[in-house]
Amino acid sequence: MNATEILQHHEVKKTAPRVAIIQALQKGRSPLSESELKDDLGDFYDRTTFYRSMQTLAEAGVIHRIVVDNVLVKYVLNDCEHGHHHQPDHVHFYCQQCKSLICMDELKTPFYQLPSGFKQQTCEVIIRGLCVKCNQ
Amino acid sequence: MNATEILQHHEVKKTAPRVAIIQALQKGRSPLSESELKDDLGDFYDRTTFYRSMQTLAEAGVIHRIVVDNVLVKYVLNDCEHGHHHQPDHVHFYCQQCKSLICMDELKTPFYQLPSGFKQQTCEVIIRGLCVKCNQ
DNA sequence: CATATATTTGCAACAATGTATCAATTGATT
DNA sequence: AATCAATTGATACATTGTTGCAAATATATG
Repeated sequence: MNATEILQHHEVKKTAPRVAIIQALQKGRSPLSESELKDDLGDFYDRTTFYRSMQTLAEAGVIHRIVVDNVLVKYVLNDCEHGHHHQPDHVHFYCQQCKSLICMDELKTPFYQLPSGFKQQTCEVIIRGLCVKCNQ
Repeated sequence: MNATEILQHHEVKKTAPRVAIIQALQKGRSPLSESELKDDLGDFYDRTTFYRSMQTLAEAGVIHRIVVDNVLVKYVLNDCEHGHHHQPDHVHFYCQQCKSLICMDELKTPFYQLPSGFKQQTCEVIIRGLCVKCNQ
C-alpha cells in the first residue's frame, strides 16, 4: 500500500507533507522520532506543519504515537494491510542503551478489571531494558 | 515519616529544596507535575535545582517519576513505610478529562516472556480513560 | 565548635519540543 | 476552470529539560 492509497483509505486529504511523512515512515519500518524523520525529509517542511500532520494522521489512525520518555516521542505507521488497529494492543520494548523502540506484536496488552466507576479507553505498556544487540 | 527521616533513610543529603519538595509531595498525596509543585513551593527555588533534585530523589528511590504524555510528567513519593519498591510494580490510571493520575496499587504490572536475548529492566502500564468523577 | 572538602545550589545561557495566530497556498468538488 | 474549505508555512511564544560555573551549604574531622 503506497502513501496515496493509505491516505485515501483513511479519508485524509493527500498533501505533499503527509505523503513525505508516510514514505519516510515506510522506509524506516520502525518507530522514528521527529529528528530522525526530519533528517529523512530534509529541512523542507517546517515543524508546525510536521506536528499538525502527525496529529491529523494519528487521529485518522494512519500512524501511532508512542511516548517513551518525555522528550522522546516516536511515530510508527499502523499496519493497514491486516486491518486497522487504531488503538494498538501490543507491547512496546524500549532499549535503554541504543534508544530504539521495538513493537512486540506477539505480546498483547493485559486486561484489567478497574474499580467501578472508571472507564478505560486505552492501555499502554512499555517494557524497558536491553535489546538483543545491546544485551551482549 | 517526615522529610528528614526519608532523606536519612535513603542516604541522601538533607537540603532545603529536597525537604520542601518532599513536603509538597506529602501534602498532595497524588502524583504532581512540576507546575503543580511550583505553585506549592512558591517561586523560591529555580528550575535547575528542581530538576536536579528530582533526579537525585528518583535515583535514590525516594520518588517515582511517571511520564503520561510528553509535556506531562508527574512525580509521586514512594511509600517508604511498606518497604521501598523503587521499581514500581503497579498500574497508573490517567484521566483524559481532568488530567489527574491515579496509582492503581491493587493492579500489578504483568509479566511477559520476552523473546530470547532481550533483558527486561522495568515495565510500565498506563491506562487512559475517565476517572470516577469525570465518568458521569 | 571551627574548619576543610565535597556536594549542592542558583544563575545564565542554551536546546528541544510543542502551540497559537494568520495570511497565503493548495486540494477536492462542482 | 472556478470555488471554497482545508492545509501550509512563517513568526512568535510557552514549556520542558540540560550545561557550565561560581557561590553557598552540608557533613565529617580535628
